[in-house]
Amino acid sequence: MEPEKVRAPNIRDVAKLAGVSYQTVSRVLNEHPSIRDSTKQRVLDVIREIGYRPNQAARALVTSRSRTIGVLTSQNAHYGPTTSVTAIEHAAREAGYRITVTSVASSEYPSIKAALDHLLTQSIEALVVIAPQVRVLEAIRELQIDVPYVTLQNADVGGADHSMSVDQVAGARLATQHLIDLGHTEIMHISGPQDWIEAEARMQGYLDAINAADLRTRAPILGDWSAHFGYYAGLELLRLRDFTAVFASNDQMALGFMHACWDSGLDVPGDVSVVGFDDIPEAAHFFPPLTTIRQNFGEIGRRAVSLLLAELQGADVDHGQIKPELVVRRSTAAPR
Amino acid sequence: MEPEKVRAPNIRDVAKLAGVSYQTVSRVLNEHPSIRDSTKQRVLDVIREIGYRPNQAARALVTSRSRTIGVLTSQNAHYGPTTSVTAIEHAAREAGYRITVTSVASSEYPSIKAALDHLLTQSIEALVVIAPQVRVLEAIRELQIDVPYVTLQNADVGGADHSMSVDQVAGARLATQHLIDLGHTEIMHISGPQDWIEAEARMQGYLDAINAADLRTRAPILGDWSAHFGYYAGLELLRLRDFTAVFASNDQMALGFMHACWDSGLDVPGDVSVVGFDDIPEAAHFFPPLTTIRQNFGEIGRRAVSLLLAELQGADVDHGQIKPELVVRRSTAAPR
DNA sequence: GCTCGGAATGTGAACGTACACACGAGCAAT
DNA sequence: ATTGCTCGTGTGTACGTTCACATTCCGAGC
Repeated sequence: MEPEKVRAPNIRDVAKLAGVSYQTVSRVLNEHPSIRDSTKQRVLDVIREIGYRPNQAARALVTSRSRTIGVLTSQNAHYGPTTSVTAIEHAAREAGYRITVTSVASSEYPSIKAALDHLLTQSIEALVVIAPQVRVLEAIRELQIDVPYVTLQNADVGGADHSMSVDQVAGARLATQHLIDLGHTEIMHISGPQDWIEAEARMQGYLDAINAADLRTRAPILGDWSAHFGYYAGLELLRLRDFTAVFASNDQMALGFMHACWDSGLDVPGDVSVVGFDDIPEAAHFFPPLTTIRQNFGEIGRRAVSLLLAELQGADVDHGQIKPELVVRRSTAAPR
Repeated sequence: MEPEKVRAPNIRDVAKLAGVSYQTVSRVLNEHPSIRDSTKQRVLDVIREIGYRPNQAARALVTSRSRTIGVLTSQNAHYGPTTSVTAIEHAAREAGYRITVTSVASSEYPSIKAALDHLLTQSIEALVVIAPQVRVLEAIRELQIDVPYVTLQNADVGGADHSMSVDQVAGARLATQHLIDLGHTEIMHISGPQDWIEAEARMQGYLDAINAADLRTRAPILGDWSAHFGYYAGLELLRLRDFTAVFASNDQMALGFMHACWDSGLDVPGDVSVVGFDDIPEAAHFFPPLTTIRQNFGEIGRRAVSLLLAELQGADVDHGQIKPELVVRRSTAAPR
């Protein structure tokens, strides 16, 4: 015979057992200064003994503070976003917040709006947007989000700055310039999907560097971030082989492209130089180890949270950008 | 002059504007059957007009149902867990649930307990444990989790089955048997960290297959899942080179190991055969494309959720295992 | 016309907490 | 002794919703 649906202990149960009023218990929980040490101890003992846990719903209801940060992310398990989410969670928890993650099912507008709506009904106090599609920003503008938010892409939403990001344009410029410095003049770019903010920024950086060096501009290939795409695009591109270097918009596509090179009997970096973007942990062990652009995803996440928390306390804080870093490995060399 | 801290509209505001009682509004929200269509429409119009959103905290308080599923995951951004989380989120949302994710900072007991505690104070209705450390299960047992939960590792917690997983032992057996079938007799195993359930299971599968074939058992190398480890372990192992095949406990370590092979002037699979585990999307583009064990992380996540939801409705459901699958690519061949 | 009964709607709790305020005790200054 | 202040604690109420129950409406059947 098990006990019939025992109600979870509440603040009054604790109070009764400790021989104080419920308000005193509340004060203990909220670390009110003026409470006698002996009383506090007694209450804490009872709490531990009966396994009392404060009811967050009740708390949220009365304070109208959910202590929750919403995170909007994309469906796919990309290394960068994932790393950022983990960092966000960690930073948030340190500050006594929790996070609730929702991913957008597709880059279609209704799906984005639904996801955003889902977050907003949870009365989140702040929002981190990692889902890097252009349309997400439109949705944000339209839904008139009234909580502080930060996007992890540097994109103009119009008006105030709401981004906290690694400077993608600078990173792409760095990558391209590296190839130019090596002496390459025919440089291809394999880009990410057109509706991704990062893809566009990296493409922009590529074009900037190409133009600055007065080289021939070539139409970027629009990919989908996957190694598969890099591979098949590579097979196609290598039939012409009217270039000596490739800047891929992420490491996975670079990997796929290099795969296409071996399959075509080409040597990297002997015949073709390849640069990636992100510096995923595996990139150092690709064949050959990949020259790429490192960005600190964890740092971005942490900074985003501290920025939001500051904003929640009314402070005015600098949004800003983190500089990316070129990591030269073995996939790039001077052209033959 | 902005409006002073406008209170969000509540159910009574809607009621007043629609000319009905608040209870009627509540009924509309909860899709109560007996409500006149015209009334319902009127209420819905008002809701849309003033942008009313039900307050989840109040709802949770009175129903004592949070409609939240907790997810406990590990710190690192591994492909498998991440994919599962995304799938869980999706499945949960479909069912009107949200998820709240917490990651364990380390595999130390206090950190695990803290994370679990953090989830429990959020009055989650169910729990999915992805954090695959052995200690997590101890913590679960000890904290007497009183909500339905599922671990995404097949581990005996004792008592009822709470797992929903890909059969890791079978997968490892498959991988090892593949090497044995090719004619290898000296097979090394690079394992994951000792305190990870999956690492142990895969090691067990390896040992099973080795023993069944009556081959020499070799002490597995204990790694940390990273490509870096695979690389340095590889450099070390290859100095002796008293083996012809390696089964790595995940694809990343396999990659690192292969890197060590090139650096040592060895050919894969000519000199050494390599098998990985997981089939991450990049594995098909490693050099050479990696033979590995595929497991469907998304499916696992989805099934875990439907299992929990069924349990929440009092149904008794089969936990169970999914069979992994051997994917033969180019990194394995008969020994010379 | 009256009763009956289901459909449609309304009223009074209750959920568990935090905030505003009130109150008594103790102590210092007057 | 009185006042005034601080410290520690208790009392009432509100947060926004749902549940149980109460009430009204309206048409069918006698």
